Amino acid sequence: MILHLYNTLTRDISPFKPITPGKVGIYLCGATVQAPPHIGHIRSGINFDILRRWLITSGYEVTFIRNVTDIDDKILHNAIHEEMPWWALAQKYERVFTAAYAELNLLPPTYEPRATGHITQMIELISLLVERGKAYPVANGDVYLDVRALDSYLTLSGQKLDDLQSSADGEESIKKNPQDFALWKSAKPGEPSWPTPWGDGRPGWHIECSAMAQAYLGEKFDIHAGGLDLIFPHHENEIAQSNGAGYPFAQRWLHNAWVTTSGEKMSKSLGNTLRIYELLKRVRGIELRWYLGSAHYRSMLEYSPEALDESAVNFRRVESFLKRAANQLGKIPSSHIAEEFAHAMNDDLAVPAALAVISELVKEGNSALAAKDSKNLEVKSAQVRGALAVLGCDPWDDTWAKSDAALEEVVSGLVKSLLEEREVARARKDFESADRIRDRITELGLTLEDTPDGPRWSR
RNA sequence: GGUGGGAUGGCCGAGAGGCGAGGCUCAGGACUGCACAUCCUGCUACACGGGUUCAAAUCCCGUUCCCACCUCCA
Repeated sequence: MILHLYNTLTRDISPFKPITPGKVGIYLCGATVQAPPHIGHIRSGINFDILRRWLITSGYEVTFIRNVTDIDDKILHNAIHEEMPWWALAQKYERVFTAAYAELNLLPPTYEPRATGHITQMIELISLLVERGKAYPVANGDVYLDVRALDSYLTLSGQKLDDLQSSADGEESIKKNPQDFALWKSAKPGEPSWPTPWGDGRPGWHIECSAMAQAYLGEKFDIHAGGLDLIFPHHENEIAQSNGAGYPFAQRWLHNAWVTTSGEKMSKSLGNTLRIYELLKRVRGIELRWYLGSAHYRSMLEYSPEALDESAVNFRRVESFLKRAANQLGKIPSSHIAEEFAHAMNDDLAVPAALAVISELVKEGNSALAAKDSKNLEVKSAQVRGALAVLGCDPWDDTWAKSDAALEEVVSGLVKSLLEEREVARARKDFESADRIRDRITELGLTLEDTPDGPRWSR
């Protein structure tokens, strides 16, 4: 089975065929850097990081663009609130996002363009739209896209132009149609601006993605991804801008669903944001990533602390299997992709089904471990590790492994001497002393188990 | 009003006409000095009412409830 993916445009699952064989271009709408990330932002990043890793594992050469929108209304607003220049605020939060992405082992994008670095491309695109009669400047210096001049509009969200609730924005008088949206906004006092043929101003919300996608992926590319809420208006308007300029634009659209709490979407206005760094106090990064990646990307993920804890327990079972396998094999297992796992991933990235495959492999692997069947153990552990790598949760990945290797060695030595003492006690059937030593070790947060090969400890 | 997505066992969470996904919890068993870990067994669910079918969680009709989008949004 070859990779099948959903397409919001056609609302069905179909075989994925890249424009250029062996190569894939993906544009993911990244952050508007106006505030720290919450787990919803990161879930989106993780979902499409898994897509990217799976494509790479499948042999594709992937160009992955994730933009940074570093100029927009909210950034200007928050900059006043936080009493700093808008560009300082944008950079501050861009760094927080970058750190969070790195902490959760997202591969860095091939290129990560900023909106403010592509004003030239935006102006070129807007000029072309005006030339082609798809956009019009107005007296105050704004430039609007004329949605009724397009060959088609709202193909992605499946709505009808006349059914849209038109916003009461008071500016309607200067627009041809209430649904026309701003490509360019004229300069206001105290706000940043760039010179254009229509006067000084700054970009509208959607134009940056049309301009940057084209700059890095060309006029036609394979996949455009982002959150569900971007379907309308953001992606709809990107299509409008790029098609209006005569470019085919994205061939396939993928949208990830929400992280919700108590059945509701995480949103700033509701004030129930869950910040990454709060959750990292509760579980390790690799466990948070496992959790956020565990639901199907098009399904809502209902957040609760209990669900997060349960998921972490589930991950530790897999992880501890791999660690014990490495111990018995005397080396870290290599990575290999199991056929059933590939089948699940090829079915529109069916991660939940893939997790079921991992569970089975772990079960079989554990049995091989008990039976000292090294050959089988090697196969199963390689397949488990290969699966985890695709999910970005390989325990030996540098992101997670770097932490405290040096300290680990010291602790290991100390625990070892304690265990030797305990073995002496056990040998003379002094279980009271043996249990006392075990309790001490357990109290320190380590897990201890006696195996036929002697005691083993782990964190 | 328009558009889209949901409701699955104690809990989480897949599936989309027949063959009990998987995990967590709990109970029992094997192993163990005990415990942990591991393995085995058990806990037969699909919002409600009709219909189609040899067969429905899955298809059709209707109903209830929930959520999202309709120019701030991952």
